[in-house]
Amino acid sequence: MLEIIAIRNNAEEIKQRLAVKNFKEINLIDDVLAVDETRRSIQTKLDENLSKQNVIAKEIGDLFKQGKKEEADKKKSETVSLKEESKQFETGLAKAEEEMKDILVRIPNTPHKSVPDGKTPEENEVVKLVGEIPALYEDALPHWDLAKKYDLFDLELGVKITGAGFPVYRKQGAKLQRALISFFLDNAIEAGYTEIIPPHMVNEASAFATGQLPDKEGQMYVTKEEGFYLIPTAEVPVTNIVRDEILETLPVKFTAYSPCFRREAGSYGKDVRGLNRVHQFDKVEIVQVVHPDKSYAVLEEMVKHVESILQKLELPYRILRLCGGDMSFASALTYDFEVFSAAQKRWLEVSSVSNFETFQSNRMKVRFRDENKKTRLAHTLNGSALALPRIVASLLENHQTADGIKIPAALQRYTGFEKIV
RNA sequence: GGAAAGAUGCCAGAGUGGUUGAAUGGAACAGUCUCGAAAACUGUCUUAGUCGCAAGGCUAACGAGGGUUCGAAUCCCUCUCUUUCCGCCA
Repeated sequence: MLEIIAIRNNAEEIKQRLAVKNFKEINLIDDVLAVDETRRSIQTKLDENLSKQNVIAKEIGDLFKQGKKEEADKKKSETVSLKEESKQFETGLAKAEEEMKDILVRIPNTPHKSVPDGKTPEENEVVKLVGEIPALYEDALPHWDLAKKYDLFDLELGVKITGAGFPVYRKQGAKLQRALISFFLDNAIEAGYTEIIPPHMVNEASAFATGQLPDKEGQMYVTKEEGFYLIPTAEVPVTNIVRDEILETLPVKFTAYSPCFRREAGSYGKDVRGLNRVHQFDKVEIVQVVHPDKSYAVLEEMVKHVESILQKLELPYRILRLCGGDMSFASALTYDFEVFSAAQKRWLEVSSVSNFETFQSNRMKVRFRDENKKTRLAHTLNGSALALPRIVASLLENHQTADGIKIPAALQRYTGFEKIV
């Protein structure tokens, strides 16, 4: 949610920047300004009225103390019209506030100046490409076939137990999951993040705070009785740790492993084969809450962190700076990481690292005290480090040999084996 | 699922209709003292909206939402949550 004060001060600039995101409803900016105007004028009138009422109440109190009952009773009548008026103002104010919020939640975050124009993923900017695409042997297999060959995971069995997109991992496949989670967490801890194990369901307030609600309601699973949402990413519970807080020390750095649940209705074909897209997957997330002056330096730091992991896994990867049209609603700048999946011969997204500036913190009221002891909104950032399924897909495909799948050296002490056979 | 108690500032904890935005203690911060530190002493110390160039003014908030009243942290209603006990269970 953009700050109303920022819109008030920079309406034109904000409109221009939203155009980069291909935001169509630019008129919402003027709408929200108009409502804000109304809101403030009502607020002023209401405050004046209440002030008058307070004065009279105090006078009546004094009269009673002096024993002047008749005079006090007489004064009571003076408040009648004030009270009625105040009631109307209060109703009007509540309505204006609600309207304002309704509009604000529909306006996306403004993109950073470095965000390229563009509407489709094809227009994302490739900022870096590292590693070589391995030359696979002749009968190299895509990961879903490798899974069968080595009995690593079973999607059909998941269908029986739950439904499509719920893989069952087995044997070395299961151990590999556990190894990757520990490996990712240890890397994050090494980089100064505090490990968290969060709840895997959140309430409505938390889902709203990080921006999953109201617009992405359909992407989440929800429990029938309580109305709890199964988390689509650990970002939601972890970022909500600092909701409504005034933080004494920055930065706050959290990392968390969690399963992630996504409904993702409406995808078909080769894009969803194997582990390319599933409804439940594992992910290690990193989250930072930082001083506004530092957030872009921190974003680069987080990018470096993700890079270092991919390098240790010996996977070819590229980094994309997302164009305006491909960015998420809440982000000001996003880097996507893709690894090359050698047998499928395509790039798979494995991480997304974003700076949200004050977009989330404004909703969540995450503040800190600045140099002048004034409270200010902090900047929030997060990134996947990393999401497992596509890493596994790429790991299996890229490192396959005629007599087994090699485990990267850095990962071997976690798996306990050097090769999947 | 049954029963009881409770929800006040960063924390503890007073306060049951009229200078209570809120006593007192602790923590924290600044200063005095000290070579330095501790102790002691002094001071500061909620957040948000709104008006104002500013100083500052006004308003709101004592779990949430309603109600009674000239006036509510204090009275009434509803809801939420917490704690304890019983039951069930990992």
